[in-house]
Amino acid sequence: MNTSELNDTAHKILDVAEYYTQTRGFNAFSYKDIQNEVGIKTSSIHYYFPTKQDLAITMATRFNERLKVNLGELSQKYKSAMKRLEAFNIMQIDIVAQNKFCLCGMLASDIHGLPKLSNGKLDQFFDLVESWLVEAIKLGQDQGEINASLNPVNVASTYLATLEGGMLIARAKKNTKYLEKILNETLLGFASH
Amino acid sequence: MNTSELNDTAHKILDVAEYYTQTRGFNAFSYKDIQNEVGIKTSSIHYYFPTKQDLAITMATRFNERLKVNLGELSQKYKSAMKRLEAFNIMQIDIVAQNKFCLCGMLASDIHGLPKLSNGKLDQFFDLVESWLVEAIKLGQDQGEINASLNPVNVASTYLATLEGGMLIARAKKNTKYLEKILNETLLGFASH
DNA sequence: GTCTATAGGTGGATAGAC
DNA sequence: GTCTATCCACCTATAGAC
Repeated sequence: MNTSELNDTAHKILDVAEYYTQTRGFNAFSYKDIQNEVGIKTSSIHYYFPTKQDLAITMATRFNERLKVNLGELSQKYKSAMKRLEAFNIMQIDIVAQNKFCLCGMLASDIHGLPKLSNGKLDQFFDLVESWLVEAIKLGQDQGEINASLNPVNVASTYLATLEGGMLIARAKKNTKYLEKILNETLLGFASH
Repeated sequence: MNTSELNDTAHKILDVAEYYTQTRGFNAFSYKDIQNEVGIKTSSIHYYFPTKQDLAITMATRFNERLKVNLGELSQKYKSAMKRLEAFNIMQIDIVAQNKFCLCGMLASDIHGLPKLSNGKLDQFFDLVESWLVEAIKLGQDQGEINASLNPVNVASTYLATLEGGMLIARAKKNTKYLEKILNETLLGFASH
């Protein structure tokens, strides 16, 4: 599946759904909320997305597509591994600064009501970020910026967990600095000494 | 507020609410679900908890009370900091093994719909765990088990974030080992060398 | 594709008898 | 304290006209 074939209206619907999912949660907004934002009747939304689960799947698909592009751009832009990871951190901190949580993290917490989503899109998201982190860490080790004794895969999965948990707690505490501090501390721990 | 004065029925209601919150999410169960499990009509549940937010607050209060006791017992039982933290890890892994997520982590993800809960119970939970971790880490440093150069407060907050995120991802992946690996790796990183 | 209209269900919550 | 009965708002989803 590829979301590039969807038309403007479908994308507008997805934009609103994505925003509400990240700020409130997938079960905390309705087709009526989308109707109010997009200016289209709920019945027309069903034309594009027959069920709300279909909406969730397409939303996650588009999110992963865009993430892949964004991470690729970060890799292109920053040739220093540490600078690259710093930019990644800033990207995540910015999400919390907007009172949002990770889209897939939010969907993961609602996973019970989204059986069709469980095996696939969420794993894809986590794997995507993890492998990007692995690549950055390996690069940093080659460059001598990152401690060569660290296991890149282990570090990456732990880092991802720290990120998700840090976002969750920072959002609960309404304190962006909490995440900022944790992520910076973690990065510092990677440095070779 | 203290939940020790609540009667059996109130506790049964809280038991079911707690179970559903950890497995499904707070907005993914209804008073009718409780009715079916406890064998009491929904109107009677309202007698104990006038609104669902009241239920959330009491549930979080009781959870924090019990957590305080449980963590205190761990401290009593394990005089080695590393053994203590290992026991803590096992406790958390067991939660995910039951297809559950951290109660307060779940409530945190639903925080938008729980304004009365936001300032108070969740912070209390995170602070409780964090300060318990700080104490354990300091003990480990005194005992020489844990790297003395680590900042206990920084390490504790990062550890908490890793725990929450690890639980979230492990649950999404339906893979308890994911959390187990991350937590063990993190503990190893604490060791003095 | 978008609309009106509505079905069919479920949600939290309340009134009042016992 | 627990019940029956009920309200009303909201939800997802569908039928069918345009």
